[in-house]
Amino acid sequence: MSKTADMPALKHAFLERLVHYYHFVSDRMRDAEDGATVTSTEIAGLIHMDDTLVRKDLAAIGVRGLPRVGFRSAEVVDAVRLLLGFDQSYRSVLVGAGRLGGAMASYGGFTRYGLEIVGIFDNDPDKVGAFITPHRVRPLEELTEVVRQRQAELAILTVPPSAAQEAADRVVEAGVRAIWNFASAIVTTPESVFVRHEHISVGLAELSHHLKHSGSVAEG
Amino acid sequence: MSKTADMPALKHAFLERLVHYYHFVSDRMRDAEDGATVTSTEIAGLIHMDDTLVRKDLAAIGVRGLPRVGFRSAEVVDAVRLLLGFDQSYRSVLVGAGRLGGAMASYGGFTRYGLEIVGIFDNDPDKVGAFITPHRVRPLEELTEVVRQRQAELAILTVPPSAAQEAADRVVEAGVRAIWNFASAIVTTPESVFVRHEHISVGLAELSHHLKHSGSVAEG
DNA sequence: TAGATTGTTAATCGATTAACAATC
DNA sequence: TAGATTGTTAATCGATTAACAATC
Repeated sequence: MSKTADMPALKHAFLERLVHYYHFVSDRMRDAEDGATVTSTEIAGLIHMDDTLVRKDLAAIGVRGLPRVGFRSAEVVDAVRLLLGFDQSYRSVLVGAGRLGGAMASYGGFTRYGLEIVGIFDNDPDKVGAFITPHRVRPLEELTEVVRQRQAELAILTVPPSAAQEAADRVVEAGVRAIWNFASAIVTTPESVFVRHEHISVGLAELSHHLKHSGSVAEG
Repeated sequence: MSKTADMPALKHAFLERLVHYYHFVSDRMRDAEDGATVTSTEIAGLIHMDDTLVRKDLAAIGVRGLPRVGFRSAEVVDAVRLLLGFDQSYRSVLVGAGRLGGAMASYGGFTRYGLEIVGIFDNDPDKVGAFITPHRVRPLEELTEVVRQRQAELAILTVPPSAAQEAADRVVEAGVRAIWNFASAIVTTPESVFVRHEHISVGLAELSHHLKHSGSVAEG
């Protein structure tokens, strides 16, 4: 019933599961026929999770299954794409043309998720003017102009930690609504700007913790 | 009481909070005196969370506070470092010398977490021999030798999706105990090998979802 | 001492799982 | 039909929060 009613901040774990479903089902569809279906058990097997949860999740995003058959793959994929916003195109500016910035700028995979980079900026004169695939690195002074002209909604920050807050301030002032922060520094922004902080150290913590503590421990 | 007794797979959310504490407290310590303390409320303020949870978490990793004073910053930082394994050094090999691989190889921040890259590999003859900061890119054939000689425990995969499974197979065969997978493809490994899949698309999903659905919605 | 903060138990909340009826 | 799978309610589990006594 609820549809997309009010939609408060969806829980991270839920979104993560949806992304998993999306990848699993869309991968499967590649070498399958048009009306292909997938069962909740098949999806659940992927991540060692309970199939009931898969059905709950799919029900939550409005996908109805067919008893004895499963779920239409195309329907699953479309529903997730719609909910996550992968069906729309988002223009974004990238600040920080270092190695990571360059890697992200030239990574082609974002288009699959509707992300389009419309400008790359750096305040290092040595970098300004360089070409990164289809873009020329511009000076930060041109940021506001580009954000307004191209109506960019998102900013990707790939600057050093020390430059993160200033970069955040500038993109906020320029008018973006969300920030994808790859700098390993927490930035503060007005409430209205959504920040996703991609901290590499969380992943590393999990690995490091595992390596340290798995030595002689028997597997459950 | 439990100490570090059996220590099963710690919950992701818990580890993530610990990493937050670690960064917040160690940042604060930089411009503070030696015996500096921090209260659970101060830590909690950082992420808009309940201070009780902070105290629970710290108690769980064996840090005892001082009523009326708070927690000794150094003690907090040390306990987290110890639990997460940041106090130890882990040797790792990096497979895939593309842009992302290069960015990671030359990123100096990992040492803070005890990660040391001891070799970079690629099967593209055009890349083999190139220098990435202190390393020369080696052919994949040399992988096993390096892993054994340097006793590398971790492999970082920054290869294209299509090459991910093969790369995983090779590093597993060479003897690593964990994989940090940046390829946007799920890889399967023996149970004994721990895999952390860093899927960029989860972060993107959260942002994309926000951008799509936050238009006219009033903030809670 | 009075007051601030910890530590811990109990209460709540939400997410996951189990059970099973509904359905094609 | 018989059987497989969905959909949903109820039960469980675990994580978070509230309350408050213990403590320096």
